[in-house]
Amino acid sequence: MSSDAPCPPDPAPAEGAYFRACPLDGGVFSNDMQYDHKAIEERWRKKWKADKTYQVPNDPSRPKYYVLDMFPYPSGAGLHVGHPLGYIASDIVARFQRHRGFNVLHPMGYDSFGLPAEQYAIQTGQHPAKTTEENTARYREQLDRIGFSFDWDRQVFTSDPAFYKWTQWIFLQLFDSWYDHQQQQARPIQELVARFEAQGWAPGDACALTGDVEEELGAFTAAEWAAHDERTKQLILQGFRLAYLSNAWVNWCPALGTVLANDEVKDGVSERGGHPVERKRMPQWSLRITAYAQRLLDGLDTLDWSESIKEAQRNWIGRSEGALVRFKLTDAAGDIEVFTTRPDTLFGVTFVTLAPEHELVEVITSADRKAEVRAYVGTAKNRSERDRQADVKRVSGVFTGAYCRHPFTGHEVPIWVGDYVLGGYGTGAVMAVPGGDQRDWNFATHFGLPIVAVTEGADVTKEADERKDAIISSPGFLKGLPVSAAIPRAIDELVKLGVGERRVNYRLRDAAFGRQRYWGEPIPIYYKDEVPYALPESALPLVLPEVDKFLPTETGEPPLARATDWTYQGHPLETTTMPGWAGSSWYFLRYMDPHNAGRFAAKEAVDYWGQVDLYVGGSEHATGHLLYFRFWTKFLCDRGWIPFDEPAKKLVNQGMIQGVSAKIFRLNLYESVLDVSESGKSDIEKDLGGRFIGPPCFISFDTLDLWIKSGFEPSHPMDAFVRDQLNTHAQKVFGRESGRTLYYNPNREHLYSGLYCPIDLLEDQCTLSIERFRATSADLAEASFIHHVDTFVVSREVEKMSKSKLNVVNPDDIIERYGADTLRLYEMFLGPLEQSKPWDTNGIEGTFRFLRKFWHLFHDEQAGFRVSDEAPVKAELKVLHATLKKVQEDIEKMSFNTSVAQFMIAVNELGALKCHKRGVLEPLVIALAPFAPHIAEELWDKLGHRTSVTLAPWPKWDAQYLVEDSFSYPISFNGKTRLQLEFPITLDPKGVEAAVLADPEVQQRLEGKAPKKVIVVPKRIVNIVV
RNA sequence: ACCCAGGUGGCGGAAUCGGUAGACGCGCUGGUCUCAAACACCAGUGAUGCAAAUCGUGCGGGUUCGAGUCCCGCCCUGGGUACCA
Repeated sequence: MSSDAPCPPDPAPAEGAYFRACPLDGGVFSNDMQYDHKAIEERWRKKWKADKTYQVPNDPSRPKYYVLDMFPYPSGAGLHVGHPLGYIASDIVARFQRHRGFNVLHPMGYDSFGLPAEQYAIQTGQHPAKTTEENTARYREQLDRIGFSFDWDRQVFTSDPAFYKWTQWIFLQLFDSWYDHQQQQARPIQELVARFEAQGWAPGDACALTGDVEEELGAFTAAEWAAHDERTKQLILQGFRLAYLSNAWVNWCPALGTVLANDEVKDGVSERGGHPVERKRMPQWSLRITAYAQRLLDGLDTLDWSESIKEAQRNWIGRSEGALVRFKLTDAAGDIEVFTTRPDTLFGVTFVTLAPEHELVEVITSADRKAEVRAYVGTAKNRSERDRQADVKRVSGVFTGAYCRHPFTGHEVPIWVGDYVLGGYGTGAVMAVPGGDQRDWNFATHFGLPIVAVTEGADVTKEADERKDAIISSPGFLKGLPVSAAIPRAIDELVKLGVGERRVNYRLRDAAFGRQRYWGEPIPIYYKDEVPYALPESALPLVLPEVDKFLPTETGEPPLARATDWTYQGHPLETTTMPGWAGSSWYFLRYMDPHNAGRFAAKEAVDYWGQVDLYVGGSEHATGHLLYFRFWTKFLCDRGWIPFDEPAKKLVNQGMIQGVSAKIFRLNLYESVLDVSESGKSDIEKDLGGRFIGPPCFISFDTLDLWIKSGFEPSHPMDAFVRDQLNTHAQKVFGRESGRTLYYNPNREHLYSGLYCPIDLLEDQCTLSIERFRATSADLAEASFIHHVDTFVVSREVEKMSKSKLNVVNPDDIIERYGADTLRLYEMFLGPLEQSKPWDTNGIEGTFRFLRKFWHLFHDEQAGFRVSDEAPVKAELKVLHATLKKVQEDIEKMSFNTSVAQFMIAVNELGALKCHKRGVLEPLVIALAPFAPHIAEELWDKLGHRTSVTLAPWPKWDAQYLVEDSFSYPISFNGKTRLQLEFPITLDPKGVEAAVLADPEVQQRLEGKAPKKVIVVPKRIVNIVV
């Protein structure tokens, strides 16, 4: 075929033919010569949908690859250009793996339960289900336009009863399980019951430790267990279940009748409304994630996740090794247990501090101190942990009047209460060693308690010695030992005396699982004799009931208590709902078999798809979602429901795309008080009275800058200019003859205010369209705009993209103008995926131009489609294979910005070579398809293929086309490059050295002197040391 | 305070292993085309300098024939976490 043979347009498409001649936009046919992104993209969107191009079968005969995106919460604001960043990246990988022969699962869904819809419902009465439906429809529309290869037949909604049936089912599995610490896995609760029936239970039972039951539950024998009534048995089992009702500390807001999250509380009052918040214990559903602490920690080593995420999880789990030490009470039975990482400093203990929440506080406080202690505890425990940490300098505490005995010396040790000790960490009590711990030192110093040095060379009059490489100086058996040796020695002694033991402690706490909210999964539990029982599986899904209002009841019960007949067989149902992270903890399994009515996903489907191969999402989920996700996976694996115990092998965090907001400067004007015209330079600090409220006066950023720099010197032309403009403004707003005047305060803080200005009103980087800005509001009709040159300038600042900053860029607008392929390429081209970077729409022209150039390799302005079957020459093949190599390697390491750059290089070089050959262009179309699927399909079609380009095998690069005959060596002197010399690649280093030294220019630079040394690195560099 | 990222032209960013710093794109400058504009195309574009040349990857040291890259000590920005015993 010759180069000018165009592909004939199909006059009338046959059944199932492509939409080549499909009339668009009222009968206008697309022009083949021009890159018409709108026509092309619309055609392929329809075609893909009609053909179900991206439908993925569960086909065990083919190798699988699972690419997952963190699914979005469908907010009312819709998508901005930052949202699809990760989806585009994962879509490229998914499409690439498809070309390489994998059966690729790449699904999308919605995390559709959540607070915003509920807030909106409270304000408007609109049912959250309705808002959610509207929002997801909008998301879907936006996502569809970007050309993702999602299999939409697999989409899931966490708020769909068919989905949350299985969220509830997993909850019931958790409720039905306990954690066997010897086998290190979750087991059916029936096994524990059998164990109790056979051998009873003792608090030391290593198999059934739960971390908190031991303290509350005494030992019992098999006979005692058998004698317990049903209710008692159930209450005991609560202490072991993985989903259990606990008495947890919560932020209770009586005025709002609800529990608040930590970040909804500021300075002890609710963020919204400013109502007082108290910390109180309430029955709360919790999940025993702490049982998995060690496995969650160990599992990290097997994962290909970013080091920063793994480190965040390690810190969150917070494993520390140390000892549990018991201090016997002197005036009462029992003891105080403390956890310490430094048992070697035990001889330095001068007091013990309890958290205000500690149960023993009330018990041990001496009669004469009760009032004071109660008062202190009352205020201290209501400070949130966040507040307690906020002011580190403020030391507070109170003496209980009680004492305990030092386990080694037998001395009496006073017991204090201090809010620097947290109820939720360790045992809620610390042994205070002011000589070795700075916080204890601060406390001791504040209250005049004794401070004893525990280490050699410490000066405890100034600060505590926290060195971990010190030598212990305390008299006794630890004296002279380094810390590392003293720790095990101290633990041995504690064990020998029976007053302590080695203990590993975790910062991780059990996860609160109940929410006093409406828009979440109902917890499938009912109460009989106030004891919780699981709903039978047949009663699932327990569907969210209708309520009259989405608010708590007057008595402070959650919204579900408003439902009529919220009961199961006459027994009341649980009224709290699950938290936002419930559905997202297992959704990846549902995509495997989304319509299964009998199981969360068929066993075959789970066996086939297995772990997620690539998971893409934001790093803000480091310690929330990503930890629960792993926890549920481990649990489901333990109970045999799935065959793997980590959900995602590889995790990549995409960075944030920031917005560049624009600020316009409004002069703050006053109608009275000050006559600046006389003094010229006034440095009045106080704000002035008589602030002028009326048509605003804006000033261009550059004018403002120059004006300030003029020093408001009346003789300065800029000052004169601005004053003149202000006079004009005054006349405009007051009328010419009014005699009223406007003043300003030259103090910079008062002179102007910077206001966010919608970025779509800008003409370029920083020029405002005054006309369009004026049109945005009636208040601006009379506004004045002061600018000393033609343009009116605003300031720009890189910030988070958000509605309130008016800097949101909508992908729909970009697609309308440039097309989805350009958007996709540009998002990738902006920079490394994992890095945060600002969005600048101006740069998009570059990627658009690239696609147009790519298109023109296939088309001639006059002759139309012009791809020839001529054999490619060496130079063309070199461009092709260099590109295939670079692009493939870059996709594999998810460096998409550099692969886009390589495509640009290829197009530039092929353009220069005037290459229009099929042998080069066809493989390039396949390689570009993952990035720009619409244009690739169109060109693939024009190349004469009748099946989708997505089915084409990935073109392999071949090293033979990349070999060079010669290399141009940079010749440097003492590391500084001076000239280039070209030598055959076959020339060995000795030959290169000789040839370099023989070169006249090198000789000239050497000035006849012999070089000290010549370094030749083949195919890299020659360095001459003189 | 600690942990994790990061700091390279006017801007976004390149630079496998320690080997030509600034690929690619934006922007800017000049030119061609055009009645003109837009588009497109061509050339140039780190700084200083007429040039030769010198300087240049946050700062200060070091290792090396050679450092954006490795080592030591700082500074700054972004994110996360915490009176964690």
